[in-house]
Amino acid sequence: SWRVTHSWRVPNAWSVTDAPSVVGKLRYFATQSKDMDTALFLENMRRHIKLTEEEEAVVLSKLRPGNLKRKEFLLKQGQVARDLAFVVDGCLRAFALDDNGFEHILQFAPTGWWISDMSSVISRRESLLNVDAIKPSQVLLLSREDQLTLFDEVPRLERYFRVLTENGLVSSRMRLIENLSLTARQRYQRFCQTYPNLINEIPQKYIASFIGVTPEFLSKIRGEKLS
Amino acid sequence: SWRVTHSWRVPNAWSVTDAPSVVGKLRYFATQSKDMDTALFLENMRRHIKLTEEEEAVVLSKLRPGNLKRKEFLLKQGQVARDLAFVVDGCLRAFALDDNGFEHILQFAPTGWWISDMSSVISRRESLLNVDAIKPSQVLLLSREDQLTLFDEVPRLERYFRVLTENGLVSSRMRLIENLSLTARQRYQRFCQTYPNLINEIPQKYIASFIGVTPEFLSKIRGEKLS
DNA sequence: CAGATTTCTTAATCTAGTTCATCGTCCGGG
DNA sequence: CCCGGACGATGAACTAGATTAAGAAATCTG
Repeated sequence: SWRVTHSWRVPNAWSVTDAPSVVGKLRYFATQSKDMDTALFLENMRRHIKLTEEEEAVVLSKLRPGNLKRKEFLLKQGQVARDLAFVVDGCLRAFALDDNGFEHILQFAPTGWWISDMSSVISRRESLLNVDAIKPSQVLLLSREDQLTLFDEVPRLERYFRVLTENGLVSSRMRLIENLSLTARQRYQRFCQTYPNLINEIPQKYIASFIGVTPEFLSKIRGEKLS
Repeated sequence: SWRVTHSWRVPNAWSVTDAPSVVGKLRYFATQSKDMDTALFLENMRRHIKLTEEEEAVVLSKLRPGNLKRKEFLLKQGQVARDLAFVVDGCLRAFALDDNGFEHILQFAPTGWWISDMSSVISRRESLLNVDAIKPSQVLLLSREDQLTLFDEVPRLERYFRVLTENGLVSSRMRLIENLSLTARQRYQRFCQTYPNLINEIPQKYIASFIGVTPEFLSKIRGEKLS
């Protein structure tokens, strides 16, 4: 059974380990790695808005790098989410736990995606979602506070996040429609089309949780397809 | 049965009737009515952002009033949605049709709410959603084109719509969680809590469609509660 | 007001998906 | 290298909710 052993309210907040401050050669690698991180982020942002170099520097100055081990949490329900996370490498997931302790995955965030509990970030209320790493991951964190400051300092940035939020809204709606109108089989097919990379990358039970069926039933579906 | 008689691709675009241009006393009422409309809208906008009078005037200049009869469509699937609609009076709904011709309601928009198919508006692709009036309604329309123009002319306005989009995202997520993790009974309870006004205002079958069950089953659920 | 149409209720039957239990397999850590 | 714990497959019993059908209320229309 994939029922989760409970006791979920965990008092201390962010489990993101601070970037290690080491010296010499390791330091060099760390720096290089951070440059690569921000390069991926900049490329992503430039696809939506054009900023001056100074403005980009201001934005970058607010991003804090972080590393996550497999199954390490970025956010646990009951906390107030303060940060948005841009995934530089790896894959995270956001999921809710229901009254019976079952997980329901709302979003996967592979490389190049933002993830967080927007609901909690915006309302500053306790999050209903958990976010953890499916595989070892690197992220760039931006606190809501810094984000709002940036909106004043670099007004065009507001557009970037508006677009991201709009896209999030679109895909969230899309999933709702599909959950209401498609059968489990169809939802699985759709998942295979939409995230062809993820299928062999992540455990099957996560996919089951995402499309809203039990792992047993997904296994049965997959069995049918082969015959 | 509430299966919908099909033939859904309808070529001509917006079924919003233009504001009638009449004279004399009727004209007076129409004008007064429009003032009241924009008053409600301004109140709503002022809750989020402060604009100068000039800026507010610019925004208002882009809003086109419209009237909808019961069951009249604001948007049919297959069209590209161009307008956002602010509901001044009445109640609209957004729904998708699945392959079997069943309706799935994604959103109700009573007085004071915005409604549209954001997905279509943003991507400029054919809408998957239909939007129609549950009861005779008055709306204020804002085209995406005008909206984007306004974002340049009145930059603070971007924040207003960002917040609205964020809120939409939050409630869309909320619904997804609830659809994945709650039973039909619990979803109905939740609906009663969330939209107490709507319960007696709109036909029951729409509520069934919103919470994702058949009208027959909702009827059964309601029967249980009384005993 | 009568007739037509849409909406709501009730009940019998059916099914997609769950639950529970068992077994083989695949890893990752000591 | 082995061992313990997760992961996936399979099957039998079960249930929430769908489907179908038919009648009762309510609502629209002239």
